[in-house]
Amino acid sequence: MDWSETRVRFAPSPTGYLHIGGARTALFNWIYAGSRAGKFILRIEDTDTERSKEEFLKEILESMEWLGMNWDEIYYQSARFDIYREYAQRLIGENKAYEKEGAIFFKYSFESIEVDDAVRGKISFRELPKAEEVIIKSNGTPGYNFSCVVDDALMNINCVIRGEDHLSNTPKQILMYRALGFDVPHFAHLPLILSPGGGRLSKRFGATSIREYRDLGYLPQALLNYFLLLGWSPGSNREIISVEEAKKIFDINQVNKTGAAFSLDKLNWLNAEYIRKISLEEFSDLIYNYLKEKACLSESADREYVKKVAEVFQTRIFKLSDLIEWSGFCFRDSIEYAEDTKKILSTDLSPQIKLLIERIKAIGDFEAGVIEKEFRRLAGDLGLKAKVLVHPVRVALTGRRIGPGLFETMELLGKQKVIARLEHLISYWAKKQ
RNA sequence: GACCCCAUCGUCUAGCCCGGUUCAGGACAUCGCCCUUUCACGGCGACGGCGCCGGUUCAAAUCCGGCUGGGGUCGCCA
Repeated sequence: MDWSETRVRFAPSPTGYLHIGGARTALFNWIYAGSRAGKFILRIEDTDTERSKEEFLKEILESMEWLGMNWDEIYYQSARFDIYREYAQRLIGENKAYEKEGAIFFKYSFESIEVDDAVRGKISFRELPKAEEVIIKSNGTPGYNFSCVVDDALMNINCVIRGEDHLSNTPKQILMYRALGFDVPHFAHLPLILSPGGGRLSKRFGATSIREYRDLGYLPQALLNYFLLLGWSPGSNREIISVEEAKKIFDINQVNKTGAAFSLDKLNWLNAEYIRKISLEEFSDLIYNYLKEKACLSESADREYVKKVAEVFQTRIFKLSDLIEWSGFCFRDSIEYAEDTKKILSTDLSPQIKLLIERIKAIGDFEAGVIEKEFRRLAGDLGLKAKVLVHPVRVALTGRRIGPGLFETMELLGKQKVIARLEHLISYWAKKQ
């Protein structure tokens, strides 16, 4: 065993999904380990046999993998109950613990404890609320603080990086380390992530599990980058940073002390930045898989077609789920005109559209540049400004007032569909008469 | 209530440790202009902040104290 090696851990409890706060804690541990060529250990704290669920464990592991936070070792506390009991017995033998009502209690005296925290500096606790702590419950399972201390010591964790909500557990745990004769590790208590409003996370703030973010089409790189910005700054006015780069410059001592409110706006911006940054091929594959998973692709949509869709939407969405709404016209044949398009369709331009259809039919190479030329020529011939035709045509093709460039849209849909949708617009006007 | 933590634009932050170079820099959001067939992208610009009160000092966002405000913890949950 190399005692000088950096070893940190993330210790989730499978009593719920991996949420934002947990993922951020895991990330800082992972980055810290990476920054010092250390080991990142995953410890599943499944001591509460009632509340721990296989489903949650599976989800936590999947989310960790999806985020790319690979671990070097994994342990399950449920497999280590004997170890905790053994150490508890030892404390009883040394008269530092006693058995009562089937449980084992660790007793400690009120004494001033100083915690040297990497984020906050020295913190003194002058008194503790209790004088005893359950370390083995009457059902034989260990109490949190005890199993945590025993494991961190046995697993040679030398820096405990966790949320600030654990700060008040720390003096108690230090007392346990001392009682057991273990070295006390270094501590780093991360500021909490707050709800957008500033309060406690999860209460009245919908999306908190990592799975939900994946479902909404956020990229893992963007999520990771955003978490990094919550409580840490790469400096030099930088916002966009990969985990690889972060590992090179991360310093736990530079982590902020203040709780950070989660901002969906900023996450959306970052996600959009990452979407724009990746290659068209990569983005195309991403949305192909995503839309397929969401059953939003039409039968005929192949990878080539999706790539064209990708091209026109890459600079227009924040997250992949935006596509479900915005790219519907690419995969569905029936176009319904949105409510706010009525004004654009108020003038019947049937004769002009009929002419447009004729011109379109005559185009050999149905490509955006050519289409635009023909379109503008027709507008000129009719003595109309191009936009007079552009807007109703966009509504005819997409059902919406806003969308990608019209000529790219036409190329994307192909001559047949464009003509069919323009004819549908003419019949819409006819019916209105 | 007890114990503990924190405090720079609406939000995330740089600066604070090593006081003057800062009438506080960046980003998101918002608003405006340019580009333009719409939306977006891109470019340019605007708005907006050192919680309050004292102290130390020639000088404080930066150091000290108090106040106020926010947060966390007080389970045989983790």
